[in-house]
Amino acid sequence: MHDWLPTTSYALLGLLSFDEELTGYQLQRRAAASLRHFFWSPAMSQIYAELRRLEQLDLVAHRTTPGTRPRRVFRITDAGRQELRRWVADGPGEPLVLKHLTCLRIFYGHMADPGALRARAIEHVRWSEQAAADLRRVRPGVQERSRSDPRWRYADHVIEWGLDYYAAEAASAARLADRLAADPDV
Amino acid sequence: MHDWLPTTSYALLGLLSFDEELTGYQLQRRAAASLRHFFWSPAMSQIYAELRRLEQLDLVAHRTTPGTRPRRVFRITDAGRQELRRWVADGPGEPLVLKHLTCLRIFYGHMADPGALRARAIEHVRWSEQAAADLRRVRPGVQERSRSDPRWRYADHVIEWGLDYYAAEAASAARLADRLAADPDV
DNA sequence: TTGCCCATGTAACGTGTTACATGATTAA
DNA sequence: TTAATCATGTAACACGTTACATGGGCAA
Repeated sequence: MHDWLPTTSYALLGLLSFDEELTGYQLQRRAAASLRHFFWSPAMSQIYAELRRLEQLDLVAHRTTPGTRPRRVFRITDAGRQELRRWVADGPGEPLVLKHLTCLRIFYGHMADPGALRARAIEHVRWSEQAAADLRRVRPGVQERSRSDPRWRYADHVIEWGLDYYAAEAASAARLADRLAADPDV
Repeated sequence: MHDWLPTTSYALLGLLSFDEELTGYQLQRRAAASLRHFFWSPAMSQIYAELRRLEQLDLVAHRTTPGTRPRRVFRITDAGRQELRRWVADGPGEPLVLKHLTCLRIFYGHMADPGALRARAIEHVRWSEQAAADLRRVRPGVQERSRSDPRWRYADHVIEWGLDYYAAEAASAARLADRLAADPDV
């Protein structure tokens, strides 16, 4: 059995797995609108590099649209669908990888002014609330889409997860800020 | 004003900010024992590369221990402490970056068998519970240390945050698994 | 006609992992 | 004495971002 591709490849394959033809630019916007909230927001240059790789492996294909302004639109191939299915079911990787800068700063809190530290925690609360607000904003569009295409129901489940997640994140950051304020030793 | 270093540099500086002298190997183990839970678990090779960089900038210094088996032990310099303080208070970066592979797989759930998908979610619940269990295991050591050195109290606050966090993660993954099971369309 | 969005890239750089290599000390 | 752990690295590769470059279409 052949090896796994980088996760980034599967993220892109997945965006194409709804059987739309998309340009590199559109793929970047889709990723920035949806995947960003829980996984990834790639640079344009990486998208194009990935598409080249995927095309070389025959997992995607492209055609050039007719008209005065030709664009390269990409679609997933049967081999691409098969590889994506294989990855969703059996692919490798840690379930979750976290880079929590706020926690890192607080971990080294003895190197900071207590007030500034608490401000960082409160900033984190607001940041989490903003992330939840973003999700609430995009949700109606996903729900609308999922009525005509049941494949999009999974996206809605993930959005609901995200609302849970960012609410919990805001709450635990708020508790942390309170503990910092209450701790007489810090 | 000069520019910021990569976050990795500050993570290492921070490990040295408790004024112990540590070898590269010990730094790696410290990171793997503590920072791993919320931020980072670097390869040995990266530790040594970072230490070279930090030493060149005079943010850390090393001496070679006497004895039959010389080891290079690193300590933070005054300039290093100052730079770390600057970063904790004013450094840049997203408060939190997430790579949630489980969500990515579920987002593309139309490419999978529903049972396999739900199994992934349940696996995620167990993974989160394990992460919380790891934190509970290391906590007594941190609390012990923080009794003699109040700087370690921040670490304990972060552990308490982590227990919150992984409990919430397990709960929201469990709710997601339930929603997947209850959804007649998927 | 000016400026913004669409669309497509290249080049350089920085970060980070994996594989490889070496050898000393210590515990079973 | 054998294996695990301690300790230190190098080299090659993979991943990802930033900066740069280009030009068409469209709306104010």
